[in-house]
Amino acid sequence: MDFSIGELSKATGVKVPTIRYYEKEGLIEAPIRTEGNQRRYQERDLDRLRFLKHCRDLGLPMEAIRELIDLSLHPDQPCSNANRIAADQLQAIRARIAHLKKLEKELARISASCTGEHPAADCNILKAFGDHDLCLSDHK
Amino acid sequence: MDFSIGELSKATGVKVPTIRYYEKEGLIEAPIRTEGNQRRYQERDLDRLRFLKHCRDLGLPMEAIRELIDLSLHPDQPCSNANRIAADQLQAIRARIAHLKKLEKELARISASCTGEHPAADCNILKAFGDHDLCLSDHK
DNA sequence: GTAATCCCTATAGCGGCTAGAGGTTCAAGA
DNA sequence: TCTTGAACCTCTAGCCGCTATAGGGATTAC
Ligand SMILES: [Zn+2]
Ligand SMILES: [Zn+2]
Ligand SMILES: [Zn+2]
Ligand SMILES: [Zn+2]
Repeated sequence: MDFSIGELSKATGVKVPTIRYYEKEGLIEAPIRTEGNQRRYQERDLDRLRFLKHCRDLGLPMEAIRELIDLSLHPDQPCSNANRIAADQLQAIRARIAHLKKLEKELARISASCTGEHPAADCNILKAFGDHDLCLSDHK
Repeated sequence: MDFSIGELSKATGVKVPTIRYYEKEGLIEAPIRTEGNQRRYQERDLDRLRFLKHCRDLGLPMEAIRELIDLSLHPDQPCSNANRIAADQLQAIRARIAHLKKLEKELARISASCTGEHPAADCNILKAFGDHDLCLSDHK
């Protein structure tokens, strides 16, 4: 019927201290308590936490998740905010990929420039790490 | 001849508080001071900070940079550590790219699933954010 | 001499948790 | 019914790599 925090944790994959942290941050509602002050959750808390977890797994920042939760609590409002949040997140992810690809190129070059078998004084890797002029791109 | 911390900052693109933070962390050496207790840097500090900055721009964690600095201070040691650090970082970057690409796919799908022009109750984006079963991959 | 601009230390905060200390409650087995 | 031991509670501090104050002192250009 109702879950302890540990059961909720197992059901969602969210760690117990993290669940308490989300409660403190107002991202999930404070559940009812037993006489001994332990939390007891209902089905809807499970739904909410799964939603939250999935959003986190998609890389959304807490602030965006907060807005999405607000929106789902007001189902008659237009969904334009959800649309914007998804688009923003997609753009942010693409920007990060682009950046990391630049790093990948440079690091592949640097890593291949030495086999790791001579004194540090002559090491091309150390030289490459120290001198951005040897790089092919700006990588930020 | 010697630089103030602000001049060092301008020359390297590292912000003034960040330079002080690096000093506190032992990543750069504490420079000499004026009679009025202000830091004055030399050419070699500039080199060191540039090295550090470039490593950070390549995404290396501080711990790895610490090892690289140690290594460059012992130029007769073998460079195998530098080699390992570069390879590890390359691998880490590739893993992050792979992960982000999964997110990109899911978010592109989610973002395209709604134009943002109806009530939240019917919004496919909100549904997709709430239900991982609709996803195409595991994205962790 | 004075004003503008730098510089100093120290502390707290960011995001998003995670770990620990020190104590209480619950549930299953004897 | 009692006992154990796992799970729970609150509170605080720590993680990374900075960044942003606050409240002062030093330097420099005019
Ligand atoms: Zn080498
Ligand atoms: Zn570079
Ligand atoms: Zn919609
Ligand atoms: Zn998913």
